[in-house]
Amino acid sequence: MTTEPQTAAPSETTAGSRHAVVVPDKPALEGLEATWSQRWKDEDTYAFDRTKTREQIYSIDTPPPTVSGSLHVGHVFSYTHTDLIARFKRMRGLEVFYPMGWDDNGLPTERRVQNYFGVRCDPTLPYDADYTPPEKPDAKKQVPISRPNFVELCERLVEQDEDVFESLWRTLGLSVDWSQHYTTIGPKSQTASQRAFLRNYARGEAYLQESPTLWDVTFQTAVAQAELEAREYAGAYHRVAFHRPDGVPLYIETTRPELIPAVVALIAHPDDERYQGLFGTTVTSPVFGVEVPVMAHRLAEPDKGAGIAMCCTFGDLTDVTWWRELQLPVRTVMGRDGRLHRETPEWLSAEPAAATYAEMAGKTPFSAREVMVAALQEAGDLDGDPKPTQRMTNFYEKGDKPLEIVSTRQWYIKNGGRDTEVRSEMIARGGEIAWVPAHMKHRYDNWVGGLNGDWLISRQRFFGIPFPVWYPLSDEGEPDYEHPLLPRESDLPLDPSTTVPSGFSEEQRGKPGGFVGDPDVMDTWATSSLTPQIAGGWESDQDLFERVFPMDLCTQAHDIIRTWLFARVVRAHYENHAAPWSHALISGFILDPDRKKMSKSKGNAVVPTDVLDKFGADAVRWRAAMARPGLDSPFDETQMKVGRRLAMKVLNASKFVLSSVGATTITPSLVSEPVDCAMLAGLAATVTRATDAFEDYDYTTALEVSEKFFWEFCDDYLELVKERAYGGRGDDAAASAKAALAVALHVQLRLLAPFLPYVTEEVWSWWQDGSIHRQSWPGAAELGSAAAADPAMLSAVAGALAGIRGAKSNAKVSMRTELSSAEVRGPAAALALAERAAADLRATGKIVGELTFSPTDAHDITVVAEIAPQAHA
RNA sequence: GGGCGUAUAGCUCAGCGGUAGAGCCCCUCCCUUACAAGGAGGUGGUCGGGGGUUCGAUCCCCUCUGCGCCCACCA
Repeated sequence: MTTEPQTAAPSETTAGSRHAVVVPDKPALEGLEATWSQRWKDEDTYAFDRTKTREQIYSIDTPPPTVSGSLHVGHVFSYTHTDLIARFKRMRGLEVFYPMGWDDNGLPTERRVQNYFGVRCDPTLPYDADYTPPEKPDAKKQVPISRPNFVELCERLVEQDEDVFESLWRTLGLSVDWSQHYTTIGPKSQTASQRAFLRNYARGEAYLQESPTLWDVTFQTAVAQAELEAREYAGAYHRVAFHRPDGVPLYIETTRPELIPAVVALIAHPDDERYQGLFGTTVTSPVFGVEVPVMAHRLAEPDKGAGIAMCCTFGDLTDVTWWRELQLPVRTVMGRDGRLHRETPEWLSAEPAAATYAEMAGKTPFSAREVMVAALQEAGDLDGDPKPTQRMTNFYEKGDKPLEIVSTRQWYIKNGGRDTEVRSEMIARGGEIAWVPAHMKHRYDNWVGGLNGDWLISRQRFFGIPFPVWYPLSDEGEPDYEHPLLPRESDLPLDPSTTVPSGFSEEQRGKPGGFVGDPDVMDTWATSSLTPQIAGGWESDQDLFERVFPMDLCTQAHDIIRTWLFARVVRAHYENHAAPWSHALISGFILDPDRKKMSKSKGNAVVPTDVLDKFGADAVRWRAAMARPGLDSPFDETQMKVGRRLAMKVLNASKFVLSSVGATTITPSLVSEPVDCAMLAGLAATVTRATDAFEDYDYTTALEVSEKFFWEFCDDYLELVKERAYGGRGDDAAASAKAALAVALHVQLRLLAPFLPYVTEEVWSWWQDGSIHRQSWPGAAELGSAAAADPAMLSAVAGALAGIRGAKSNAKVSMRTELSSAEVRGPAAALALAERAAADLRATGKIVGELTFSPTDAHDITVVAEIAPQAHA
């Protein structure tokens, strides 16, 4: 083994191994993503071995991103968090089941297709096999096309989008097994969704019901509670007189006077003194003269408005409660298109009501309100001017008009919203999950506890998974919703609009005595609620399913606890009688520098490809790892530079270590010098701390301790042993240093591998066989007996070294300036440790004269040094 | 209004019963053959306010205030 300093040229040795050490001249970060992501793909580095048993497997349920949307760095960070755990668990010896899905089903895709191709779906049109979309899409004049044509375009576009997404995830270095991938519109998902639905129905967990439903008038579909968003909305209070039989006016206040034609009662609190005498009597509505009862209900709030409310069918969810509990009639005037019914309702058929209604018919709420206000003023039933107000109103999260409440027939899955027993079962399932951070469970409990209805899963849309259901038609042609016709599970997936129920023929479709397919599709969440089952091969690959389910980990951000997380608990509870995973790791948000949530619509989103190109995947991953679970974190580009510097440092320090070591063998037994032992002892403590933190899903601490050690290793230890490793103090001392360097690098690369998969793989390839990502996670035991030393020695020596550097820095001289003398002062115990490395300190500090150690009462180590006179030359 | 979180250096965050820490920023110095997209050294804080427990509180308890998120809030 040579003791001569290595040249800067690539060094090679075959000592002790088949693998030569080949260090590039100028290591660089550029190109590592392309090189290694391709290699991982070619070599199936992250392939899942399905022969392993459940105990040997670690399975992960990760959110299928909406491919028709756009990703920002927040998504990238959250997916990186999952990958950190995946890589750690894999190195810990577990076989990691880490599939990726794409959410391509549903409204976001429809909207993207409409804009991208300039088309819209008209289900009444026939299929055109030769259809080609317009060359120049015009978003304002969308071409109507048939539902099958529309679905074809959706499928075409999501395929493109999915390639882009996969490429991004590969660049980011996610260690996904891509052979396990799924899409939420794909046949596997269709089958699972339809099968699970049929079973829910068979067990009574899914049901069809006609009832008042939150309705988006733009998309003309029902919306679930979980998709609501309350927003500020401008309105005005109108003080309106109803009329008592004795002619005395009874004033109510309303922000929706256009719903006066739909009034069914006036309601006040049962204890409200002002209205005691009126309960049980009737009043007539202004303008229309419809007689309605005055009733009492606890939900009426005496200090709100006039203290007595107008109950319409339906203005808000309280109206629905009143209507249900007080058994009021239905007087609907609002249509599904968000306009008042064009036909005059029968309860308004008498004049003068009919004439006023005729003016409102077919109008939007806004226009109808103007008509109504004018009519009220004319009748003298509007007291004063409307008073403007800002109120919170429910919107569909993707919509821009307030939701209306429309009575429609919809499919529901029981989720505890109407049943306290089911609710407590769901809460109990939540309690079976280990939440990281623990307080995220409160959000779950809070949401489940506040449910006010079952889960509405049907949508009146086109690109989604159909309900596998037909309804028999009576002799009058009316569907019998009570007795749906169901397929066999073996016939799934199917579309009831193109397939025929058993015992019927296609000619009977839509005919009296025949059948009709359910026209609706399932909401996306009704499919993504089954991702553990879809990815895990439920009922399609039972052998796989038993090896991966229930899963070990679910990762996601906190905004979808109420939707995705809860929905999966509901499904697994019914279908598998289990929580779908044992752990839930919840990421925070990445905020913009003003601490506002990053989102495309706000225009403050940072595009991930930009930062990946600029800083490299390792740097972006480093930054992601610095965001602890559950904590929101403001995005600051300058922080990426720190990660990039670390990645670069790994390359350069490794290059230096390997060119010194020149061998591939790991022999801790050769480590004998005290400072080398102390360094390994410090590393052993670091390994233990990083491992413990990672096991607790605290990847940030795992990174921090490893990174801190690495920088000290570079700044202090490498500098300290540089001369000795080159042979400055003889072969044995050099051998100790080289062995310690090799061991330390071997361990540290693996500690950093989950965070910096590219540079660690690159360095690994310089001197070791195989992928670092298939190596075992380091343990303190592999550092040998040398690591039993006192790690305090290294910090004492580092303190002395810092003192020497400080002296030179204060004297404003170069670090390689020679010192004619140096006196190290400080606590006796620390000096005793530092003194054991006197020779290394002397070499590193270029101390040509006397080096002395003088114990003092001070807490810190300081150095008084004298610059050698000739050094200035 | 309910719930949860958070408040530490200009910024981003650790620490959480025993004399305040890191990185970034800033200042000074050094082109030392691993690294100038470097390296070394340094400046900088009565740990949100007020009470309490304790020999001792940034840390525990109470309370107030600010900020963030979720939920509720359409009369």
